[in-house]
Amino acid sequence: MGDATGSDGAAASAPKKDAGEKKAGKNRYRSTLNLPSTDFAMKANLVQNEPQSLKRWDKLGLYERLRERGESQPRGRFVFHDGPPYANGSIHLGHLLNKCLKDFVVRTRQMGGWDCPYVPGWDCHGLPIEHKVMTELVESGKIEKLNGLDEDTRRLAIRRECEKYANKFQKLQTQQMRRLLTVADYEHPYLTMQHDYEGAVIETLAGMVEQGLVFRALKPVHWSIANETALAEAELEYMDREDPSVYVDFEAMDASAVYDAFGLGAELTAEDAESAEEGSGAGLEGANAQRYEGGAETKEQGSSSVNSVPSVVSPLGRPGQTPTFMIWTTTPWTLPANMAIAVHPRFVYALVRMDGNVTVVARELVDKVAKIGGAEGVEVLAETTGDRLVGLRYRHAFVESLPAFGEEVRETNTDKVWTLVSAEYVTLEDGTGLVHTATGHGADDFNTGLREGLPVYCPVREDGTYDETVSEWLRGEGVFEANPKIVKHLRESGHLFHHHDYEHSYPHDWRSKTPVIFRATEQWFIGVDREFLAPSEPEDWPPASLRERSLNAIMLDPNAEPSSASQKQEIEEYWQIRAEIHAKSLSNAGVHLTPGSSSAEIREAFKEFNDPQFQASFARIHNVEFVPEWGKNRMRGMLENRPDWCISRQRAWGLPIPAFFTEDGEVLLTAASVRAVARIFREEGSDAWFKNDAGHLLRYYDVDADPDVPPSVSSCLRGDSRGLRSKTRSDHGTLRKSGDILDVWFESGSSWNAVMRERSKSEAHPEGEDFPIELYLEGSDQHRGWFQSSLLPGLAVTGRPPYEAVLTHGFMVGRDGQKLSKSKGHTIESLFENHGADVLRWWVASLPYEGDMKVDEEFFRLAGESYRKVRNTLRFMLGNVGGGVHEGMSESANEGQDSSESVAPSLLRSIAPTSLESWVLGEFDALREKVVSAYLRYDFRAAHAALYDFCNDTLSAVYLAAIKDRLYCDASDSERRASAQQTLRALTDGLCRLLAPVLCHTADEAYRSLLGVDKGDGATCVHLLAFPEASSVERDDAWAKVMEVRDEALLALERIKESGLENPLDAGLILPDPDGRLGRFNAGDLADLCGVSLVTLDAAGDSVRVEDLRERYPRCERSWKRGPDVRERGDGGVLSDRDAQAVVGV
RNA sequence: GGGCGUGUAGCUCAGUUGGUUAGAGCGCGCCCCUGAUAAGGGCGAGGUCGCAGGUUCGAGUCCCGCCAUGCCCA
Repeated sequence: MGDATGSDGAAASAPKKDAGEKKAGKNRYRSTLNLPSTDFAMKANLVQNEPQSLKRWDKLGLYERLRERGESQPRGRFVFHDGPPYANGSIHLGHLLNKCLKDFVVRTRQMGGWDCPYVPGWDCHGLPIEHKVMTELVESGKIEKLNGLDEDTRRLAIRRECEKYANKFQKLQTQQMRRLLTVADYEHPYLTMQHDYEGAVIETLAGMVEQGLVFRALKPVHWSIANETALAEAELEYMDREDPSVYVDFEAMDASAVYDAFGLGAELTAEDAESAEEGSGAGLEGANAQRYEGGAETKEQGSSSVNSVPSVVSPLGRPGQTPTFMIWTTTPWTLPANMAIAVHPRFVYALVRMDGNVTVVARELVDKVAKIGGAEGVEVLAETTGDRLVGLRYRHAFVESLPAFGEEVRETNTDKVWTLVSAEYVTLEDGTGLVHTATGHGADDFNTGLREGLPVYCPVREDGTYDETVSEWLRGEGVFEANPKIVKHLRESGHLFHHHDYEHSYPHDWRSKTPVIFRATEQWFIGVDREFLAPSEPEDWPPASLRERSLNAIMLDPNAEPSSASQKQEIEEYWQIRAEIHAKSLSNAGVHLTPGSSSAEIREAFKEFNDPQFQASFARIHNVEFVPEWGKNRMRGMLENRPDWCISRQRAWGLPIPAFFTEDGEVLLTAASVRAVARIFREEGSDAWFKNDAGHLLRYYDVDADPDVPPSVSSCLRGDSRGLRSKTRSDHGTLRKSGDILDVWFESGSSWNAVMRERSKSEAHPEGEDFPIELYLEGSDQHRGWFQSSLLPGLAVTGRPPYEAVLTHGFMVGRDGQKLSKSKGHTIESLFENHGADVLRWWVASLPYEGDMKVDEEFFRLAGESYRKVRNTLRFMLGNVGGGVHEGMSESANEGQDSSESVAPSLLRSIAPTSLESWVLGEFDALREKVVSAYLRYDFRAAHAALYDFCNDTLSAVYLAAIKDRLYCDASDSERRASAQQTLRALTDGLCRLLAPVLCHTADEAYRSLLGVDKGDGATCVHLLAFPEASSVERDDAWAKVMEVRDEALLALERIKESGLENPLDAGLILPDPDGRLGRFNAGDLADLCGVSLVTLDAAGDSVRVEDLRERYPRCERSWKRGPDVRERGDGGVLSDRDAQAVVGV
């Protein structure tokens, strides 16, 4: 190598000479040293080696071994429950994160002294799979054949394909998760399509039916007229389509109420009115009114803020004509079902004169509407905000009187029909700012209707034709055919302001390619506001709704000790609220609270308060813990606002809702009937629903013993009025089966019952040992998903939440902090190939998972580098611990099964408080405490950082550097060396255990290397061990001072480099020791710690001094240290006393 | 548009109840070692704490608004 380049000065020749010296020394004594040696390779080769570890653990039956040991775990059971991923496709980065975090939880609990079983699950039913299967059936042409079959057979055929599909991907994902080195009961996973699981879900439903929470009501869904079926979002295809765009005037019922709302003065005289009408379009001289020429670009209005105070008030007084409200729609066929008009409460609306009519339009849109309609004379008469319009009544354009609505399950308010209502989703982009609201034909409309108590009205039948409730001229007409008729009718009756054809993107049925409509259909719901008494609750308690219960359940226990300021405030508020609510009862009981009473006083007052209402409100608090804490607020917001839960879907791949209908349309769905079907599902699976008639499905149902059966259904079931033959199949067989299946969220939301209660039931624990569950851990999207879908059934059936704590993680985002694009996602396989599972796990452990996490290929590479540092530290220690297992290891540690004997106690007792060993073991104790506590509070990132820093700083930079000399140069049997080795062994053992939950391959590999087990030994495994115990070795209190002085020394050595003293081994240090504390330490230890040859202490010194030893002492050819005892020996070598003796010993 | 989050060195992140000169790792620069060597060690340079207001003796930290971005909803 070009070392001649630039080495032409006198300065360059000196180091050259030095290098020559070293070379000679190296050749002479190298073989007499104890240099590191280990079979633990520097190169991890994870891609090849991890699968071998996996095989070894499989052979060992690691999961089963852990379970066998479960009974004896000192801290009992930790109940953790896996949320089921969807059995579709390959796992991706989101799964990677989720599964690693779960594995960390399971493994840290396991090693922390708990028994932590982990049953992985898969969500198998549902539309994504069915949709995929249907697409394949369409592409292969097989669908034609299926369409010729009867519905049950058709569905069975589809279900068979879906099941195959789900099985395939469940298996694929299992392999990938195993490759991630996660430990789980993969031999016995739970699948939501397993028979027992299905039965348990239906039993959960039965529990909710029993509480009266399940009901049927109308709700609009996407509806394919061609196939007469409901469609899911995924089955829609958006295509362009031309529809009539109509602007329709609805006449106000009470003109003066409208003018009041616009703040207009008293009514005009007849004369005024006349002249006003004459002048329409021309405007009035001198009037302060804004004038618009039809279609002219008058933009002043349009550019002003929506929220500004209405500024234009017409001095005209009131026009003598009835104003109208103008709406816009592209689905005129929904007009017969118009129930209300929605306005935005904060938008400004204008009362305008437009082509002679007086109408209401959003101020921002006056221009646009006038232009579209080609209105010639436009004049704003007055303005007001939307909230002032709310409640105004109008006349329907062609419906004379309200139709007779069917019996609504929900409370409705027909007074609000044909009034203006408030809605936040109204926009100013299109239309008029007044939105035609048909509760039976739109999602927004439906929600508005729910809030306002409007009836859900849908006059459209399954085949897309109007039913008998509409105006005569529309009856039986198809909705799309009705469009022109309605337009014509509106025009003729003078309600049409404008009509043109309009091309827009419109949803179509993906199969028939025909346009879909929104149509209200009967769906099953779980009512979140229906009050009930949970099974275990005393009868004098007040009933409560799921909404109230769920909010209570996640609420903080007001008697708990607050751990943060926000908690303290929450508790404070709780007591204040209770004081208000119960003030009267308390006062009756002789307790008087003043408004200024502190929460402590209130709490005291409540102590002996026996009001059942109060007791209930307490008992329903379950203090579910959220990690991070804000998850609770998030969930609370959602629970406060969530609508009733629609649990029915019109699909094939799912669990049938076990409802039956009589010929008269009466429904049978009682707790007993549902349980009867559940029993069938347990025995035969849910396919039984499609293979059998009601007679078979209700085989276990005894109508006579069912108190809840509706009388009409009961008589139908009994077959005749004589009440005989009540249990015969043929009579049940006349019932029609429901065609709906359950929302898959209800299935996964029942897993606490179907898996955890079910699988942990025993004689000793009839209710299931694993319920309630201690922890759910999922992405933060599950606040709306699984956390809620589990919470509601849990509360309904058991009266308590299924979990005690909820831990959430965020999502992967790209480097730029933006959503990760699916296309460029790294495949899991490529990540395994390029990095190995341990590196991926190491990376996951480093993530701040509470929020969004940035991902980039480079980050995996960086994680790999950081992993390598840890690996090298382990390797160095393994290289220096000496001849494997037999040297000084206790027998118990040798067996690799004992948790507490990792550091030989005899050794520890002999360690002096001033020794390097005492320092490093003390540091290890601190690390152990830090890491274990971080693990147990799920702060894997803190554990990761602590472990990394310990390897690099405490070990690599300080301790290992300091003991190199004694390890290499001391005589093999020196006590000093043995002590260091024992310590190394303890540290390596401890480090392996602490690393094991994250680096499960590497930690095991290192541990096995430490014990020197051979490849054939499959039983030695770090994962069967516990975290290390503290060494609790005694440590001199001056160690902090020593490390402080060391820092100073390193700085001083750095500074001295400029003067040519570049190698610290050529230097000696004079350390200040005013209080004599350093004097307690061995000078050689201090020198090793600072990396120099000699240390002397100076009681009078006040700073570190460096001395150049190069002239004073020769350099030992073996240890390369300089010192007074270095001299030429008998063999001609220049050696220190220690080295001379060591050489003799060899 | 709403609810809940996030925004601190080039990068990834710590920053306890508001209190010295805002920390760490990576990367970068310079240097040492060549007996952990496709390793190891030392020193150093990097920040208007997203932007703009406010409260306070004092704000990365508390309040308000805005911008960017994520999840969920509309």
